[in-house]
Amino acid sequence: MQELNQTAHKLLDMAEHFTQSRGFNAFSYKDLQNEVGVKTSSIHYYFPTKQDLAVNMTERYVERFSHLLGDLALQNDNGLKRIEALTGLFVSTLHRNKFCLCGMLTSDLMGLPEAVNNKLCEFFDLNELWLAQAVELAKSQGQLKASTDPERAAAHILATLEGGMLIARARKKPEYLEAVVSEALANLKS
Amino acid sequence: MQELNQTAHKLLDMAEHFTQSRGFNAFSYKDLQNEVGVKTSSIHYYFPTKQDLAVNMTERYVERFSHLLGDLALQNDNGLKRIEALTGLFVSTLHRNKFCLCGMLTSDLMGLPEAVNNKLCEFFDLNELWLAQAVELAKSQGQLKASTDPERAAAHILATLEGGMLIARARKKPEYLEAVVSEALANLKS
DNA sequence: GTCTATAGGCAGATAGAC
DNA sequence: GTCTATCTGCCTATAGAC
Repeated sequence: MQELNQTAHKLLDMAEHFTQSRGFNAFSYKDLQNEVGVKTSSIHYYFPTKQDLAVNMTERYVERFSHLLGDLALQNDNGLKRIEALTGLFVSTLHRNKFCLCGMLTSDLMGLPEAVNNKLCEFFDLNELWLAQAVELAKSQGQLKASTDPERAAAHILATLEGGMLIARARKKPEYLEAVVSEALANLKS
Repeated sequence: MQELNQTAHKLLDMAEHFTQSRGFNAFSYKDLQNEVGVKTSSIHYYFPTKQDLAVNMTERYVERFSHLLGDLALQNDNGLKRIEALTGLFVSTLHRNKFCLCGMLTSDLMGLPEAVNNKLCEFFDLNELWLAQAVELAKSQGQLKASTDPERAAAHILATLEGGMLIARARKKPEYLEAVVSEALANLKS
């Protein structure tokens, strides 16, 4: 990740916003110009092609998300609460009519450079690892069955989160995500 | 759903293919022309706007999928096997480098008419209902815990399917979907 | 770094002949 | 129904002044 100045960050902020709400193929440099107030030619100065924009946006997002996961872990020494905190984050995204950036980009995978694909995998790996640690913790605290396999459970929870989010967004019912995750966790509880 | 002639069906077939592999915003009428061999102006004769194409494509897909679910139920009088059959269908889609059409369209939701959104909801409802019946059957056959709530379990399995599919596609690992669904089911087993 | 100006292409869409 | 021809506008991207 290079150092980016304030304008570049503003552009990436807006690109993220558009991607999470409409999809990466559904906004243009002109849309960014209109919202950020920087001419399209200047945007090309920072991100020569839209693919460069995609790569930089995804890199920054995953890095940010990684820090956020670290913070969430520090703030919750209770295993189950950690998972609920992550769920809450996804629910609040839905309330803003948005979807997971990496989930969204998965749709446009075929038209994006491999660097983006690699970052998406990194994102999912990151979340799985974090969830596995949370499950491990919850197990040690007697909240989840002793027979729970942390890696498998983590993969399962992450899939539930992404899928629940997708369906909840189509239905415009953020609560659906909460319900579906709580059902997944209920089956793991001791 | 109107009656469509053979050309219209071929166009929708190709539109489905493009949508499931690249996304709805990542192909044009020209792409359809190149693949189907019908000029773009003729495509506009069948589907005056691309939004009309989206509506017709989604309608036909959901109707087809509904029949397919009916067939799957008829072919499997074993509850768990039914769910595994549906999972197998999703896995085979992944092997063709495609994603669930309705999952894909959820990304482009904001740029599509409400008729499409309604059809997507219909699709998810349909699957949930079908899964709830399969869970009910599996329960009655002693395969799943007697305490299982069919509706909640169905919602949870569907979310796992969609999310698992999304992540498996990013990772190019169709097996991941199988693993994650089998983990979800394992926790429901008696 | 940011701008004006503009290239070159492709998008979705229409008119009208056959 | 399918075609040729064409419109209009937007898209990504570049050149070059300030």
